Formats: sequence, structure tokens, C-alpha cells
Amino acid sequence: MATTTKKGEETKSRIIQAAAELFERRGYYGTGMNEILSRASAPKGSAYFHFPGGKDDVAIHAIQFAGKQIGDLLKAGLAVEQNPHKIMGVLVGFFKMRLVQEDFRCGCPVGTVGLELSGTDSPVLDACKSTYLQWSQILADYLSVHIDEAKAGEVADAAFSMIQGGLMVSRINSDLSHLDIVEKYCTALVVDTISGT
Amino acid sequence: MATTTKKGEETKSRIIQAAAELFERRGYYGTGMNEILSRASAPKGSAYFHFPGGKDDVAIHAIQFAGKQIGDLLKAGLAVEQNPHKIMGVLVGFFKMRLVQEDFRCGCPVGTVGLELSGTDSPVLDACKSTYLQWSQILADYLSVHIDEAKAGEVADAAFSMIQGGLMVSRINSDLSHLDIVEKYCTALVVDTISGT
DNA sequence: ACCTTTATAGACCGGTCTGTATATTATGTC
DNA sequence: GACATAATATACAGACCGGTCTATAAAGGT
Repeated sequence: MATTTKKGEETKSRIIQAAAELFERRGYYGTGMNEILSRASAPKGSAYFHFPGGKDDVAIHAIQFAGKQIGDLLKAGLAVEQNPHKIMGVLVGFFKMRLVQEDFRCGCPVGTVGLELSGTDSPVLDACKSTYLQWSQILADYLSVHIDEAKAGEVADAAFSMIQGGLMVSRINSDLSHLDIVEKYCTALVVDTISGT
Repeated sequence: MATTTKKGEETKSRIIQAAAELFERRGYYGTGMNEILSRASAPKGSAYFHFPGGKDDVAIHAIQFAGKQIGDLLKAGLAVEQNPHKIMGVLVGFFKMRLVQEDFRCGCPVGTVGLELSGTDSPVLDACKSTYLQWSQILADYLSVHIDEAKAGEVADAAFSMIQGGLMVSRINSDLSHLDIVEKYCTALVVDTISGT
């Protein structure tokens, strides 16, 4: 009786992964269920079996999946690089690599969907919000080792906003220069803060 | 033999305005022609008469319209406030007001559409790019009065990215705090740059 | 007033959207 | 192997998509 089968779980995660990629590229409204399923090589019946809540259900899982993935990469990067002078280079460098690798068709897996749904009460938007919160917290935790907690949260939010903005503008312009500049001033912000200006 | 009528121009601009509002709220894919026309109280025949290029044609005009509108407001704000310590407060304050007034359902009329179409060769994306360029240039021109031109361009791009990022994050979170922090650090950036740190 | 052009009006087209229904096939337990 | 359930497969439904078409109405020039 029961217990989910291995094949079922694989199909489910294939759908989530395909959805995450497409939502990141073209947003919520620009991505169709049929396209997701075609990319995941899964039939419609499987989708609505694994995700009875429909497109929203898929989108929530996709956002959470992508959010955790990037969150883990951020944590890993921060753990490796202890030098505050270089830490922003690591973070921004990670996003620059993503941009180039995917020909500026992706960047942040949350931003586009979040903007499209902003101001609504969609549960998908809630998933976007909590993903942002997670990422900010990771950065704040790192900074709180060097400075007091309140200041760390503020600087983390500032750096997070800057990176998000640079990522968006660079992506739209198909040009890394904005992200380069953000990296530079973000580094200055962190260094100045830690050295106590 | 020719000369466009007044009524025609009014319909056309009503369509552009309705489109600009909807594209800003829900992006390119989330906005339908029928919805635009219903909001503009215009029939389909008028739309495809004034915009033979279809949805893309409407979107380009909408982006350009909204871009010029905001550009003019930026110019006006910068002209009134000559104190560099306050200038970022003026700019960010303008966007904060927009967010609150529209219940976080709008923010930047270019960002969402730009992200959805990023990495494509859509002419709509081109309109987004050149709008961003215009805005950056306005800010750079203001700063170049106080500092040399190269530095002004760089700082303008940094401030522009920061504001865009804060605007996006604040909009998604339905919370002005990120934009508040961005305003603070953006002011510091401009002041430090002008005073020559 | 007449006639050309501009503009409006909306029915209509093929296609795609999300989601449902139902039949069939794997899968795991006993 | 029998049996229940997990999972797949696909046809289908109704709404909506962007866009075309033709007919009609308003406006301007002479």
C-alpha cells in the first residue's frame, strides 16, 4: 500500500527542473504548462497527478527549488572566501557567469515571476518573497561575523538590492558593465562597513 | 488627402496609455491585446489600424511613452533639487510614492517586460534598452556638473542599478524598506563621490 | 453636397492556454 | 500471480490568445 515509486519522483523532479528553467527565462505568464511538460518529457496526466494545484503548484515548487539551489551556492561561496575584500566578487562573479553561459536569457529565477505577480495574493509570490528572505539572511549571517547584527542586516539588504539591480539591468542590456560597477561599489560598501568608516 | 484626425490620435494615445499601465503591472506575456483595448475603450479594428505591427508595435510605443514620462519627471526633479545630499531622496522618493499609490502593483515600466524578453531579438527589448540608456544619461548629466564625466557615468550607472534593484525587491516584498536602505547608501555614494573621497 | 481618406466596429479565424476525464500501464505488497 | 494503488498517457473541453477581415461610420478637402 502506498509509498511513492522512484519513477514517479523522478518525473516530478524533472517537471520542477524544467519549470524552474523556463520561469526564469520568460517569467510566469510567458511559460506554458505544455512547454514545461514537453521539456520534461512528461505527459499532462503526470503533471496534474504530481501537482494537483496546477500551474501555481508547479511554479511554487520551481521557485523553491531554484531558490534553494542558488542559496546553497551562495553559502558555499561565502564559506570558501573569507576575505571581505573579495566576497562580493565571488557572489557577483557567480551571477555574471550565469548570464554569459545562458546568453543573458536568465539571471535571477525569482525576479521576473515576482514582478509579474507583485501586488497580488498569489501563493507563487509568497514563494518569491521567502526565497528573497533566505538569500538576504545568508548574506547577513556572513556579515554579522564581522559587524553587529543590525548593521549586517542593513548592509546585506543594500548589497542584495544592488546585486539584484545590476543583474537585472545587465541582463536586459546583454552587457555585464552594470554588474561590474555594482561589484566594485558593493565591495567598497562591505569593506568600508567592516573597517568601520 | 491625409492629415490624421484628432479623434484618431486620441484613440491611439488612449491605447498607448492603457498598454503602458498594463505592461508595467503584469509584463509583456501577462498582458493581452483584448485587455488593453477594453481598458482603452477601443475596438480591435482601431488597434490594428493605428498599430499595424500588432502587440509588439503597441508595446514599443507604450515603453517609449512611459520611458519619456519618467525621464521628464527625473529631469524635473533634478532641476529643482540642486543639493547632492538630497538628490537621491528626490529620485527614490518618487518611486516610493509610485509603489505605495499603486499598492506595489507597479514600479518600473521597463523592468518586467525587459526581463521577460531578455536575450531575444525582440524590438520591444530594444525599446527597453534605449529607455534605460536615457534614464542613465539624465543622471550622468546631472552628476557631471560636479565631477568629471567618466566618473559621473560610472556613479550614475551604480546609482541607477541600486535604485532599480531596490525598486524591484521592494515591489516584490510589498515593503519599502529595501528602497529606504538603497536611498541611504545611494546618497552616501553620491556625496562621497562629489566631495572626492 | 460630394467623395476620398481616416477611423471605428466587431464578427471571425486558427491556434494555444490551463485544466479535466478516462483509460491504460507500471509498481509494490501480500 | 492477484490485487490495490501509483503513475502514465492522451483525448478533450472551454476560454482566451493575437491577428485578419469586411462593413460601416466619421472627418476633411474641394
